[in-house]
Amino acid sequence: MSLELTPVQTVACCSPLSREPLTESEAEGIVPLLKALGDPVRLRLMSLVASHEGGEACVCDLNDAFELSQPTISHHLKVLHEAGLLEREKRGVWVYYRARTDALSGLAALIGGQAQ
Amino acid sequence: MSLELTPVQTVACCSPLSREPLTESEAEGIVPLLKALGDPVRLRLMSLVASHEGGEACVCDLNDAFELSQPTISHHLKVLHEAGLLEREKRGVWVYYRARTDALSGLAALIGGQAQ
DNA sequence: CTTAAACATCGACAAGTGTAAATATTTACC
DNA sequence: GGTAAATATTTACACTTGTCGATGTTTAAG
Repeated sequence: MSLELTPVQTVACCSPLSREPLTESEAEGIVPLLKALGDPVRLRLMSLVASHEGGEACVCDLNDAFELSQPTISHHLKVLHEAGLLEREKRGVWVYYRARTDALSGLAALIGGQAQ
Repeated sequence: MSLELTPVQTVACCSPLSREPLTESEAEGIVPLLKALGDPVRLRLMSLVASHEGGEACVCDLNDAFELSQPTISHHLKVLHEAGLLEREKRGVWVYYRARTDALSGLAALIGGQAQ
């Protein structure tokens, strides 16, 4: 995940996406984030964790929010974690996931600059 | 007239994604955009069009930027168009695509608010 | 009217993905 | 140690998706 912006780029007219064509390697660094969020269950999981009090949520809470099997939720959480969008912390028997808001805002800054 | 704060304003701190859990229907409205951008070729196509002078690009230019067949590029442009990320205009034999920067910034605002 | 060029659509196939059942692993508690 | 609970992993399978070749459609030029 190379979402680094130099000061020069930061003050330019718009988002990196609209400023100049992304290279192949740049695109391949960003795509995993978009793919991870491009599933309704994972997008809702991300939102559930990010909006949860304390900024974190236990897997046990997340399982109950969907009519899906526990392994399926576990799989989606793994995808989000490996994309760098969720942090994972084990406390006792429970596992807590925390949203990487820096990754979210970085991704937003990359795609969302207004034109000119 | 006094300025009252609605409950929404009171809790408003960040992006919709991080403010409260997305509903299933909300997620299914956003996912097509993320899926459309979640492919390296389409992300680069989007960037190519958005960063092109005049804000638009001819398909003929886009074809030359990839070592992919013309039908494949046409397919990807259709996906981006149907997601609402690209406008399509035919002029003579040529077809020009234009980036929907409003859609991009809207998506960015949805996912990218910083915490607190 | 014929031809060529630009772009889209169709059909097919390999690769990727979401899902669940079964099983494994880790931790707490008796 | 034994047992139960919380999560993860494995395996398998149906479904989706990216790609290309072949073909269709539209427009301009001769």
